[in-house]
Amino acid sequence: MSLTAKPIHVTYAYQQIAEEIEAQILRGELKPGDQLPGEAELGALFGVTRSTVREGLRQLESDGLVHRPSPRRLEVAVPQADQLTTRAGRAMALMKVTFRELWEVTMVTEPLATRLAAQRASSDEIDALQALHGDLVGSEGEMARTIELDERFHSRVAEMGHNRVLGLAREPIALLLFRGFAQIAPFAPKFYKRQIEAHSNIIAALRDRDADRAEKWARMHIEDFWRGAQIAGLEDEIALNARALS
Amino acid sequence: MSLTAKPIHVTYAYQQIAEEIEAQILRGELKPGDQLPGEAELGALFGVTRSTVREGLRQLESDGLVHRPSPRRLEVAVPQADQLTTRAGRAMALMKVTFRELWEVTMVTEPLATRLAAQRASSDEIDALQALHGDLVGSEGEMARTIELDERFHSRVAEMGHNRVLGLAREPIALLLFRGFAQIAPFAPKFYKRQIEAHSNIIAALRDRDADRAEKWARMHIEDFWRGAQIAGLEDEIALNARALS
DNA sequence: TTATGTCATATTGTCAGACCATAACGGATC
DNA sequence: GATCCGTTATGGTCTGACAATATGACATAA
Repeated sequence: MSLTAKPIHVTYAYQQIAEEIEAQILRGELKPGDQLPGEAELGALFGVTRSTVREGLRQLESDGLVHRPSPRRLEVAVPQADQLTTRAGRAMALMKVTFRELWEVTMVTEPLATRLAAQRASSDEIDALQALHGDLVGSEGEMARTIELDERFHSRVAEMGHNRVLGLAREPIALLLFRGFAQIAPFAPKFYKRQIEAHSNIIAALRDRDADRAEKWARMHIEDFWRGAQIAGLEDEIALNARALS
Repeated sequence: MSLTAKPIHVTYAYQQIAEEIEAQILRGELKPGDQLPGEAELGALFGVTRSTVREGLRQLESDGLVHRPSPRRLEVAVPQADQLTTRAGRAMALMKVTFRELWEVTMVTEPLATRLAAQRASSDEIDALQALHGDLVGSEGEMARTIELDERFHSRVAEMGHNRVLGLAREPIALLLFRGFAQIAPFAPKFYKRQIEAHSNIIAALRDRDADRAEKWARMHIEDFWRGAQIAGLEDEIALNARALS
């Protein structure tokens, strides 16, 4: 009756090649920066044609495990954060996640990021953040630029928390969420000013190394965003049409 | 002097194909489930050889934008969560993230997940969780199984929060962190029992729809994990050798 | 009618070999 | 040592081909 079907899965040559190389990378036998042999040689090593090798390589490339600094040079890479961000962002867009989902998570990530930043940021980093904030202040009216700078402000804060896991996790989410600003601004004219104010207070708290206060302001900032979203009626709207991802 | 260098980037034929198809998917012109033409036909459409098409397709495949339910059928897919989990997990492993980084994030994600679950889980879902917990209780001594069940317990709770963004973000992190259990257990014999206790309390809180209590227990549970990690001296250890990722 | 079996066809995975542009390397020159 | 230059080999692309097999149409059996 209950026959446990375990679907057999054929593994094609090009997959095996990709897997084999991947395994060697994960096992540490190939370290980031190492250069791989040419396609012809790889073909000889695995006993397959160059075309087959190439298909495998294409896969590894788009996995971010290898990359080509120049067409002739194929080396092992450590996956770049922005690649993952793109993938995750695309996935969330295609899944049609709602602003509520994004916001709920952001509501914990940004305060955490800000708290960590207060504990760990160097004064140089804080200065740089301040400069960025200056640009943001000067961008009133230019929606696209405002959004970009806001995104960068929050990313920067997260970086200053020196937690790469948090950076990786929050980036795609923040990116999608903060883009909603464009839809909120028309409904909430005062929103821009409150944003500036919140950022200022965050910077001040960072300067004072006051983690609690920094966290609190971050939380209020994100809560504020939500109020804006509510006014604009975005709560259960889909975050954005996937095409908007560059 | 400050000439703004705009690095031209050649785009190869296979990339253009991948990009073009990707764009059509993101633009919604191709919807998940839609079937794509055969390789030969695609080649004709783009004015390019089949080999070239194939390389482009390999990339889209590993991006999760298209997939083959059967070798002959190529259709548009919505990226699967587990694919992203794998990529992110690999990336974090290769970045050599520490337990501290993982824990700091988990410290906010799991309580949130649990709180949301308390608000949104159906009783059926809670029953299923209870069953899973039962298995966990019965797995004492079998380290690998205990870890797997613990991971699944937390994933399940997250699912019950019905927030896909949170699910996506926390999964790879939790996966890496909870594996540390194997390194902790030998140092903290009572740890296993406390884990069981915490899970029980979480389930009870979920049943009562008591979001605060659920969240509190989740937080304590993760804090507890950290104490274990400290005893085992893992705080700034690298989470795990990448090879351990299946 | 529905289910099973048969068969032709089209498509995929893989291979072999070839072409051209150019990146990389080594040597020559300054 | 730095710059120029020519050779070479490698990557991107193409053509053409072959075997295995999934698919769909058709025929037959229950």
